[in-house]
Amino acid sequence: MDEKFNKPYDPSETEEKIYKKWEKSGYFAPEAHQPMAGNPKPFCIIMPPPNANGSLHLGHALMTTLEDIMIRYKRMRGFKTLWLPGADHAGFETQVVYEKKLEKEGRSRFQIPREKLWQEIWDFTQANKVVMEEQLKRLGASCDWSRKKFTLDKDIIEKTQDTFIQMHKEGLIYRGNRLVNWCVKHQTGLSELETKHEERTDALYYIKYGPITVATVRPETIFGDTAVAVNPKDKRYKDLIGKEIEVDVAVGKINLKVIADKVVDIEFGTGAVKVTPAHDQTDFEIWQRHKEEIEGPKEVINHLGRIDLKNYFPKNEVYEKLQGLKVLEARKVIVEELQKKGLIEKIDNDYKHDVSLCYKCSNILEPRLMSQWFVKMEPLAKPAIKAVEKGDIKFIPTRFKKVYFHWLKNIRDWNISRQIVWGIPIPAWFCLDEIAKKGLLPQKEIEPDQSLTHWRKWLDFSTKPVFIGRNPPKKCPGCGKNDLIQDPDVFDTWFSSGQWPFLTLGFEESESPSKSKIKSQKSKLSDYEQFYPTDVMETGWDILFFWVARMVMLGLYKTKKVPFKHVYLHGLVRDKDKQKMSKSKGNVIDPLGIVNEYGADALRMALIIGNTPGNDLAFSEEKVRGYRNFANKIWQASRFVLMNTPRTNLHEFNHKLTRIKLSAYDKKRLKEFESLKKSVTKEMDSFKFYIAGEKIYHYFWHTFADKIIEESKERLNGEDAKEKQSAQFILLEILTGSLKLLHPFMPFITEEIYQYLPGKIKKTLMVENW
RNA sequence: GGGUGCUUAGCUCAGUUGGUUAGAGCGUCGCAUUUACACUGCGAAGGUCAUAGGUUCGAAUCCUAUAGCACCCACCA
Repeated sequence: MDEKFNKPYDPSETEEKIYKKWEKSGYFAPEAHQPMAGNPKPFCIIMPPPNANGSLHLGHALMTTLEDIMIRYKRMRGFKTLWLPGADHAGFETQVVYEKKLEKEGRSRFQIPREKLWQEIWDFTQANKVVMEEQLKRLGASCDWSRKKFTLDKDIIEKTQDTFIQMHKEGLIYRGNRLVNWCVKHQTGLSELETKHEERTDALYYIKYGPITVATVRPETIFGDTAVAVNPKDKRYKDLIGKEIEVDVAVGKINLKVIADKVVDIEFGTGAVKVTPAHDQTDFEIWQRHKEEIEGPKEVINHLGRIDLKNYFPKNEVYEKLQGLKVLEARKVIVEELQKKGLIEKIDNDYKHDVSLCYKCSNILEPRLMSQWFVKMEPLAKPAIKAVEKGDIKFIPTRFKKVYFHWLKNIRDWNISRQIVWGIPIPAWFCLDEIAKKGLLPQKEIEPDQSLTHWRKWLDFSTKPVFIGRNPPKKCPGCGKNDLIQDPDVFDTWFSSGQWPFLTLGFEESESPSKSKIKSQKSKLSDYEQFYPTDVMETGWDILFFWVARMVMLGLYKTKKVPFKHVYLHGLVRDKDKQKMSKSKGNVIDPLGIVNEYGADALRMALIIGNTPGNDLAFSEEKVRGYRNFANKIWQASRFVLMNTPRTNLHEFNHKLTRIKLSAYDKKRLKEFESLKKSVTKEMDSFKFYIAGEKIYHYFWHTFADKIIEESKERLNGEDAKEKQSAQFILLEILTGSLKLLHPFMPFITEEIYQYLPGKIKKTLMVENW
């Protein structure tokens, strides 16, 4: 027996060696593994690609463990398994991370030319990717590295753009002038999902608008007012509806029409609301309903969140005070000015309401009118709802179905334009001449204090793309002589990751059902043909809308098939007091630190046991320590078995046993193990890894080690040769069987011990028969 | 304002379609032992299953209401 069994189990000297052995075996790739005879069934998981902007956290470790368990289990069951790894460029997220880095260096992204910034972030993500891959390996991920994908691989970019082009052609994508959630800090618009809401207490100002008093929390937007709205049923204002009123807004006077709209709540405030279509979502919608009657949006707050009156008011004393002020400063000033004129009727300082914030920087979002690309969601949502209703996609746990339905049934169009450089370029082209005519020619050199926003400024509401496609003609197809310029915006990162399953598997447009049939008869099947739809999408519930729902919609749209059959949603990994881990709280646990100290197997068990799908997990180092102890228990029990069994193989053993009879006790023990195996298999098949793992743990420690081994001692040392042999047989048999059951959970230690077993049949435990 | 969960031992959580005495891990307490393993063994204490009703021969489990907690969604200025 090897010397090392005399010491406690040491993961650090085992794990790296074992991972190399696996990699060398080639068994991570589906085709290398030669499972049972016949036609093996495919089993495929596409790994949610981690963001290539940092290192892995415990959430990633959980994801990796869950998926690795499924993959290893299915591999041992003889399935042709593919676990496809990848990394996500994570557009906005990464740009935010990189901007923080720039800030520390005293630089700003607004002063770096696009191409250079792109290159810098590219290098940054490439470096992170290498680190992340190493981390995944340390966790034992048995994924097929030969197939790894990055969301900015050439084919992914092109196919993502093709989807856009196709959707545009079919009217599912349109360019709209709409109010977008604009983050003043990050200088980009965001989708609904990228906003968060928070309750704030602010002042509600009652301002006299001629004969009417309106209530508002944003007096600084009054310069952009184009109407006053009341409820059609409100008797108080009945006579004023349709009339124009003169309103003093301190910088000057404006005329506003009083209109009737059903959204106005009679009970709230004075029942009259100022309408500012350029800076408020509700008001924008009111304007859309009253386009004929009232003026459109007047932008009086610019992209930097500062007051800009130059288009609407003449310069005067108040103008000078306000011009260029940030929103909150402007609010104070305008209130003062209005008070001077006696136009503030009252102020309610205790008004509680929700504000929309940037989910990254928590700054208040400024709704801003912009020309952006939108995806029409309703036609995509309907099939996505149906697929789940029909049961083509099953949720684990099932309750997320309801959440999914609710979101899809109330879905809004999706803004997929982002004003950042880090992303997939939008294949839309504009005529340079048209832009030149507006005096807005894009500048290659960026002047100080002129941002990338300036760079895209020429893209105003009236500019229409003249060509949509990947390969634009040399000259504008409209005028025939001028150059084209590409849309400076990039896609929302989820637009590409929403297509991840079929993109990574190499879906080709030409793969119509009839063609692929002919093809499959002749040549090797493509990954897409073999593995799509994939079997399980395992990810966190927090990206159910961001990602899962969009994958379903885009997958159905492009391939006419669901992208996966099961959605397994795990929860958040929290600290031992159930607090969210965050850098500011200082309670972040680095998975690699845990692996270094206790081993990957112990970490994996700590993440799996007691962790039910959809629920958050309380993670503690004590828990890991417990499973580190368990690893040693396995080690020691194996040592005992190896010490007490001859170095022959199981076949020989079996052969002998045809002549010796197993004792009744041993038969009973084997039967007991068989029933454990059955029940564990059942739990594995129903995604209850937390139960499966616990059952094996409990059996191994408290039945195999505490009872079977203890009770074997006497017989092993006794005179009765048959009893001895019978005892040896079941020890080896149950140990081998247990290692198999444990392997998906604790792959390293089980593989290491397997290599010393006399009964070893396969080259690695990884491909043993379950 | 709408929705989804949760409430079971000191802590973290299981508990499948309602069916004997409600389980596990960690923790606590007692005892043992140089043993394959102290990263150990044996044993013990500890729960009126949030509360109040209801259905049932039988409820932690199903129904209703209440309370507390967590989260998600939402254009009342």
